[in-house]
Amino acid sequence: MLKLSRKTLLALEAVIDIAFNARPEPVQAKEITARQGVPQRYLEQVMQQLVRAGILKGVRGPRGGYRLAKERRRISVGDIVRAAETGEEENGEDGAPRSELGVRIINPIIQSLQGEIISKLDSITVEDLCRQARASGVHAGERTSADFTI
Amino acid sequence: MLKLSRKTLLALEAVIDIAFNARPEPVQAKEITARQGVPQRYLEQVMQQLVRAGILKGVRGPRGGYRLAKERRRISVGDIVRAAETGEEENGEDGAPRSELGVRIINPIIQSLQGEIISKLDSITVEDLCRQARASGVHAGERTSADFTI
DNA sequence: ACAATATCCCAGTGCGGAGACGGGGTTTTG
DNA sequence: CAAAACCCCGTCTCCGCACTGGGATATTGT
Repeated sequence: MLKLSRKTLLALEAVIDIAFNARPEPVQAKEITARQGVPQRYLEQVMQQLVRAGILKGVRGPRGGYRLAKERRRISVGDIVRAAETGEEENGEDGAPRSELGVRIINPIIQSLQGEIISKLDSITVEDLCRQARASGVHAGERTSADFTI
Repeated sequence: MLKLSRKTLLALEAVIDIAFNARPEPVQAKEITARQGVPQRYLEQVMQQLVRAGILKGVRGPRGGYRLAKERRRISVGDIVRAAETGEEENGEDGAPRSELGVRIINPIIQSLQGEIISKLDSITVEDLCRQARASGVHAGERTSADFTI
């Protein structure tokens, strides 16, 4: 029904992760793959799409990683979803060959519903999500504690 | 984003078609495939799902076909979508393996959004769509006119 | 009774895309 | 200069969706 691909979910988690575990140094891909159970190589591709979309900024070299390309409040969930889903094209032929009923009745309804969804996603910013995460007591930087267990 | 499979679109068109072109005799599958450009054999499967879901009623034998199993106002778009999408399983593992952020923040948002969509789809009945079609001047029974062309 | 017509049922096939893998290239730090 | 990270691109493998096929069952008309 509301189908968000795994890639999109990953993108969302990654961006929020970076925003939430904000430090002076950038966040590395392997930290994220550690927190989620994802192949590093696959996550990198997703990160690339986010970089090209102007959501993340990649920092190369040792001690490199990713950081947000703009303020938390200026990144919406819709932005991330769109970024993750570009490159997953549509042929232009959307779905059915279409009878008159399809074109005149069904299409408009789906279109308007889709519009509602998008504007809803656009109204949620990463800042909102961070505040929410902090409020519901998600503990940040589970990595820092792991650093000192021998 | 809002992904409705071709099968679901077909189901919607078929049900509205039957409701809109209502006559004493049931509507046959081949009439529907004529109005839309779909293989008959494929449409039959979709019709079966709708029959099993209690939305359509199949009438066998010559002069048979399909009719609505209940009143137009008691069938919602949500019913049809659900009927068309059952049998298109989910493994139980929904999408990502999930970090804490995924489970506590992202999942709830998607869930509530999904709920909104469903309740929106449930609030639209086939009767609404028929009224709308008549209002926007979709000409009914394009078959009846074809009946008399030689 | 029998043939024709249409729905029912239970599969099998093929293509395309998402997820995942791997080989390298480029930039930065020490 | 070597190590560590990001960057880039081609390829492979499953799996779901759209589609097809062979019959079984019910109903109508003659």
